[in-house]
Amino acid sequence: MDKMKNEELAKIFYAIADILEFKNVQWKPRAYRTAARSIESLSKDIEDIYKEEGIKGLKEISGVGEGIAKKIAEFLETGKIQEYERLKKKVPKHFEELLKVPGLGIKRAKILHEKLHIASLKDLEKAAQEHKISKLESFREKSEENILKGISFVKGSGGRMLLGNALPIATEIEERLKSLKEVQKVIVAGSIRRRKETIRDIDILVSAKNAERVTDFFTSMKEVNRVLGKGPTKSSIILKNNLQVDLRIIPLEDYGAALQYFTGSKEHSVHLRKLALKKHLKLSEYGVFKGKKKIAGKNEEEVYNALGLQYIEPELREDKGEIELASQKRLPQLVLEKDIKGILHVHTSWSDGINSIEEMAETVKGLGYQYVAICDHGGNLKIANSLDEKRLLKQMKAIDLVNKKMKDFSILKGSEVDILKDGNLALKNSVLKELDIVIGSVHSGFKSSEKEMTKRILKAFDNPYLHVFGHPTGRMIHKREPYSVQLSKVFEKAKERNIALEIDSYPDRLDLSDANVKDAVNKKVKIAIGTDAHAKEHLRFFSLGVSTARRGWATKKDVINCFNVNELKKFLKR
DNA sequence: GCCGTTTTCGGCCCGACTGTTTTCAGTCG
Repeated sequence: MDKMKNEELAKIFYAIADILEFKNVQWKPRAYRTAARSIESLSKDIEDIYKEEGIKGLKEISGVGEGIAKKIAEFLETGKIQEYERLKKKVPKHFEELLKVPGLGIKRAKILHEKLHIASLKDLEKAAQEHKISKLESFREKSEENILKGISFVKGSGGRMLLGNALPIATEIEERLKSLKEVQKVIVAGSIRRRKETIRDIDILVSAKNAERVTDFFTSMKEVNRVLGKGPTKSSIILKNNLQVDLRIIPLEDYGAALQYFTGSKEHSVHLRKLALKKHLKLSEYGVFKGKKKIAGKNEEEVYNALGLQYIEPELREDKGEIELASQKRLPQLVLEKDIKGILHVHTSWSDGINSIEEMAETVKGLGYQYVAICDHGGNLKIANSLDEKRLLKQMKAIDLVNKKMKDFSILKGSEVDILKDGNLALKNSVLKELDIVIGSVHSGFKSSEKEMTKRILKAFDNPYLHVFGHPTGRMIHKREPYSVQLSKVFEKAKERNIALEIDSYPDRLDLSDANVKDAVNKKVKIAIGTDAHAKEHLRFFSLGVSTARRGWATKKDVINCFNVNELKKFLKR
């Protein structure tokens, strides 16, 4: 939970930007958003910067000047920003809910508020259902339809949090509990242990000599907003960020059975229990029992073995066929983080990233990898500061220079080039062929028909220099539905053309998704795990991509990152 | 509100897409 203040401040500045835009203030919203973005991707705790270097240090953050620096200081000193408190009163209380509806921005939300007094998602839904919105100027049936779709989409996220956001919090609490001398064992169970892309709450299992001390510690952590319950075996809290955390105290001798039970999934556990009954056994969170005799429970291996099964990795426990395979001892050997030799799809300050080529390369090397592929945006996406042919050639020379300096490490020259609406790539082949790795991605025209989108992508696959198809469905979790595309055709052609499909590891992308990966791997399509890192700190997202690969049953041989640099270059050579 | 080898004042990535319009505004990235 370090750098929590960075996040809080970024959120406040984004909110200030929205309010100012609501009030038709020019330019300031942009300034606040720039600052917010830069605070978000700061590698240091902003509190430390302020403590060590004061206002002057804050002003060195790009996008932060006199005014915003003072507001940061005010927040760190008092916990509040007066200006923000004042501004908040100028907009309807739940206004920010409206902005979460895709396609609804500040201007149109404002019209809805002024004309129909809509101030919350609930009001909005009601007005749309009663067809009041389509009667407004500049809104028609289509807008109303889209708003209703948007509302159900927002609701669909139903309080679930991204794994990438929850994981650091869970790990932090786990570490704190581990440091208590009474604690013998701690593990985060539940959907986090299964590495599901979104999670509802955090489940932590603990064995301890003194349960009360642990429970007291847990319920009085500084981030706790509310204690829902506190007992000898179970306590529940709600953190200030609204995330629920459950702590369960488990006897050491039942640990495996409890861990199995609290890891789930529910479907997996139900299937296991049925299987146990068939073998005249009983499985519960206290162990595997034959009559009254406990025959397993201390660890998970024991539990699975007692049921006649191979140990099943948490990422597979969704009742998607893993139990059947485990009974035949035929489970796949899932790819491990240590199998990964290099990192793909990294952005730098040449396009829309924060860090230089050298900084990214040094960081990746420091993490123990053999290579990194620099893939800045290539083409016409002006917002992303895309590289055209000329700048890309320049960047390639810059990479050569850094490469010469690095020992036992390679920087691959790459690009994340736009796949244009007509299926062509946005950069000339004469330049693409000079690159080591070319990722093609769709960044526009998300609403095309399935037929058009599929045609567009398949056409791109004909380009002889394309190696990887980036974030193949374009979905953003809780923000944007995947575009319509016939994935089976995409997989088929990817296999035929030997194009790898990406798992974009960014927390709200994880695209391909676990289920899509499973389909792709089934069809023997290669997988490329990319970070899509736009800053050094984003490199940690890579492990989310690996988990997604594991949840998609991918093995070492399915993932091109498991090639060493020479094997990879050979694969990429056409 | 921020920023500066075009500027300490006057700019502020801008094009594609959508739904609405008949020449455009809002949204998105």
